Amino acid sequence: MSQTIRYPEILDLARRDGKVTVEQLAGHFGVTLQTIRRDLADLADAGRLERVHGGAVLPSGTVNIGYEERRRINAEGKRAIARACAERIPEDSAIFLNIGTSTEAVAAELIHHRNLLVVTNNMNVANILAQNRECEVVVTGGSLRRLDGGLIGDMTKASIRQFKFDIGIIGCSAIDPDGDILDFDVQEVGVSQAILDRSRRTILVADHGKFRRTAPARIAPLSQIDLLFTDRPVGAALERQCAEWQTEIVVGAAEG
Amino acid sequence: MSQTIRYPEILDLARRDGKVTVEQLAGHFGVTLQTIRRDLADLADAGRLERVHGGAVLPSGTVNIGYEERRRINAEGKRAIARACAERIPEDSAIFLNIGTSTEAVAAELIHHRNLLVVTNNMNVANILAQNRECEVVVTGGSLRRLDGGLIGDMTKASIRQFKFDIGIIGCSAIDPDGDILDFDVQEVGVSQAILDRSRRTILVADHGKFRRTAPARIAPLSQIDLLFTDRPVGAALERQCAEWQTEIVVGAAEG
DNA sequence: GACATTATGTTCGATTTTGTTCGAATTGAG
DNA sequence: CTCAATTCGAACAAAATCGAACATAATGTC
Repeated sequence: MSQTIRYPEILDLARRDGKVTVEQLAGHFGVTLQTIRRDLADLADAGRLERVHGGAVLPSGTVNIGYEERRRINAEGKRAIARACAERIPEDSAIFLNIGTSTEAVAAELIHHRNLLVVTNNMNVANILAQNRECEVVVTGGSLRRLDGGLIGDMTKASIRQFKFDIGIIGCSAIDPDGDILDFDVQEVGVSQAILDRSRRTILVADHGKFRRTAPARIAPLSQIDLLFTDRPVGAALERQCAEWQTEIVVGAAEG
Repeated sequence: MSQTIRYPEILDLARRDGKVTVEQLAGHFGVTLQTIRRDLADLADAGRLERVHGGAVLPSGTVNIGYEERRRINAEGKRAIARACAERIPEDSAIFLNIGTSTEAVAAELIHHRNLLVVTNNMNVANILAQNRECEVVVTGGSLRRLDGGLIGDMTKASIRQFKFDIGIIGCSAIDPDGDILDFDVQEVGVSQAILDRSRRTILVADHGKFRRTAPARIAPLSQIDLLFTDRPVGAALERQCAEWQTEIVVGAAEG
């Protein structure tokens, strides 16, 4: 992409009005429609604007398409996991739910639990459990990550350290064959570790896709987990190791 | 689904009023009813709106009935106040927005401000400003109040004390004729006081209804406020006092 | 000044969006 | 329940917009 004197002004106009049209810009700068189209194409390529028919708008920010997509992936398996997990969560307990589509699924299954204290750093979880009147919801502080409504950073960790949970439920980005729990985001790793550290009982929710993926940051070994919920058998090797570590594996059954 | 320049504005209108009608939108954009129906169908497919006969509403789960009602009361006045207030907030500043429909209206008007750091204890404010990519959003910790998405309690106060804001913007439940700022909720009073304490410049947003009501808990005297935004003149007596306290009063004009 | 490079204008067929019409579905009143 | 009034969505035609290709002008380099 080359630079044009018009780019900054186009962005200014877009920010002012939320949108720009090809025609408006052509008139404004006294150039052809085609020239403006080229500008907008460049700006869209650079991710600064979002191209629409007739013009361009500010990038949609809020809901991340990728996230919605991710939520749809293996939604069935995630529900099965969440249902199994919710069954093991007694009423009258204090739990933590962190970021992730799987933990959100767990929240949805806790809608009818009574007298829970749920602490979360996930705005979506908070919104879901706001519907459960018999459940106190506490939100940790932190920087909002638009991507997925997660709250992260040092403030989050500090908030978590003020509690001691009966159960800490975390998700992850990937699980290594040797039993290491992995994540894409280093900041999130710190949060997950703080949760594990402050929980009497630890639960990991991870659908089978997580076992095929990999990620750069390490949260903890599976040996630190008391209960692993997933939707397909994890293979003999890992099962043996988990038995040794006293990590119970629960395979959720689809729709029951 | 293809993109249309109308989508963001439709969503804005929906968030502002809680609902949109096909006819209203067709008039607003100067297009056919059928075109709007296609837009709404797309937005509903994407899960951004929920289609109903005659229009569309915000997806269930995001709304709170009683609260939505309250938000509609004097929506015009609140918007006028918010617009005036947003104009006085410079870009590149660190601000706090607390609970209340008026502060939410301010958040909505800050959508196009750049390079803000906004700290809030209001989940709705966080959701609104998540749309502004050029704005960092930090959420304080605290207990979730279902009623209005507010985060309250000692955790909230502790979070706030970690900051120093350029501007602290608070709302209230009522304002006494003698200039005391009042609230219904004692816990919230503590939060508001913490905000005032940590702000270089303090703003109170309150529509005229607040001057006719009363409430049991006292946040602070108006003398601690630098700028009061409202939508109707407050009367000669209070004006004299405010002048003495160096509290500037700004009366927002409806629709400019 | 000659040449390469980049930005802009012009034309035109392809694509997308919008308007129009009409039968089916939904809603509210009696 | 029935009926009338809306509202809905499918289908097709009309209009607007798009992007590719090539010509032309501006700019920078040697």
